[in-house]
Amino acid sequence: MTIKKEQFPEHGHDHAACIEEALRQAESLCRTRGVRLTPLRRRVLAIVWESHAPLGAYDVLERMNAAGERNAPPTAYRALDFLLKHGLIHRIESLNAFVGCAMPGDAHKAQFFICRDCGTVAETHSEEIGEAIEASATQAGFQVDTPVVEISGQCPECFDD
Amino acid sequence: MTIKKEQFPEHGHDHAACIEEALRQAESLCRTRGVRLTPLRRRVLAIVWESHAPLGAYDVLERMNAAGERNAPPTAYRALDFLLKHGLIHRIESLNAFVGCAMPGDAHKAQFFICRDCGTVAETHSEEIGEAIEASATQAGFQVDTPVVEISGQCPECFDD
DNA sequence: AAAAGTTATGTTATACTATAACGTTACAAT
DNA sequence: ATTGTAACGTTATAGTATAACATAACTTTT
Repeated sequence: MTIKKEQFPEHGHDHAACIEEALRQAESLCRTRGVRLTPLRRRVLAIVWESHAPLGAYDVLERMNAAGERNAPPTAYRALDFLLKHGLIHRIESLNAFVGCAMPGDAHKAQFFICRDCGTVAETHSEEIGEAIEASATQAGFQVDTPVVEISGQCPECFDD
Repeated sequence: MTIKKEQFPEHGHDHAACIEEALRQAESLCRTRGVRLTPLRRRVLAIVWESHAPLGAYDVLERMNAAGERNAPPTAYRALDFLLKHGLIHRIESLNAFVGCAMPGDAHKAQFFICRDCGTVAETHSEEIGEAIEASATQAGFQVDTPVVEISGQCPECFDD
């Protein structure tokens, strides 16, 4: 994608390029892993990538059915589950919604910055946050498995306004 | 409560004392603020405090209705909303569930450690995590409003097993 | 190419989570 | 006692997610 890693997606960026790169990376990753990026899954991935704002499962479904198809919820959820499993999308717990993964393939623990105004989500991979969480966990005797870090606030462009 | 701050609740601790202290603190806080901890709200708070594992809204409702009452969902949600608003409980986004707040009254940005085995949640208030989040946000030009930090893993006692 | 096994998708029904909208009751302040 | 406000009751419905079972498509072996 045209979005530089660790930076907030600008409102005016070339998003078509984001989508294209995401799909290319997904195809490559699935080929490597020997799993099938079926037309349906590919389509769902493209839908999720329509913007940098997360989409709910039923929003995805609506777009799948925009042309008159009659896909049912499990069809959308299965494709989303596949994409999640292979790290091609993320689930934003605080929104019950899904967003494209900016760095598919890398095993990474991401943090998300969520703009309350424009809905855009930026993914970061801060060592510092990860380490602070580990330190705090160690102190509590806790073994970290899956950290969820979702930070709501205002993105640079919406804050300017 | 008997639980020391910043420590993981032990399985065998005196939980009745936790509940009592939570209710006492809630009453004091509501008196101070001039808001009403009605019997219903107090009861919901006690239900949420039944354990250190978060309860879903419908679990709360079920316990409210255990004796044959017929409270409807909005009744439970309203009480939960009140308790949330006054910082007497927290909502765990990744579980769609609610848990008692260990430090009501303090304005605080908490992090939660959630044991995947016993369900127990411990609340911490790590400066370090908060600062790491702020630092990462600053770098992205992002203005932090509400950070959600929910860490799934294993608590000390479940990890021993 | 046929058979058999596996993975993916279709379909129906239902469970779980949350709130809108409106009516009634209880409390608080004059 | 009256009036305004906050809390609660009630019905209906919106939004999120999965169970269970049927069919189709792809893969592998023969």
